Amino acid sequence: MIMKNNSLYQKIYDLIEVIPPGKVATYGQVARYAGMPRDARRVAYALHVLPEGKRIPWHRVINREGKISYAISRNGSDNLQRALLEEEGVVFNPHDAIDLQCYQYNFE
DNA sequence: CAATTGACGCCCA
DNA sequence: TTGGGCGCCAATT
Repeated sequence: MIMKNNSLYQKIYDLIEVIPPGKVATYGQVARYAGMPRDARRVAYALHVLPEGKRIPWHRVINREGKISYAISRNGSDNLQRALLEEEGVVFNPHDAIDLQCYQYNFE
């Protein structure tokens, strides 16, 4: 059984796991608290290769614009992300963005 | 081994 | 106030 040492990503998963419903965090923010500032792309990749067994609130991670990061490789799961957020009470602006001032979670 | 990619973010014109 | 361009760096080609 392949057990790759993804301790770096484990920290990312751990942080995302504590984001409460109705709150969100940005990729850069998670990266910063994971000990890898300026490396938001690692957070993105960590979610890209996220094992399905790991049930973490991945949908509560968005980009700095307060929007969903759309990507072709996601094959429509980005649409699901928006639905999940709206289900938690997150409201999207006419510009398809949310107000980070209100919804951004502070890890402390 | 070198080049490209990417669920991103910041800087500057 | 916006938009275009560059940097970050593991993983993939």
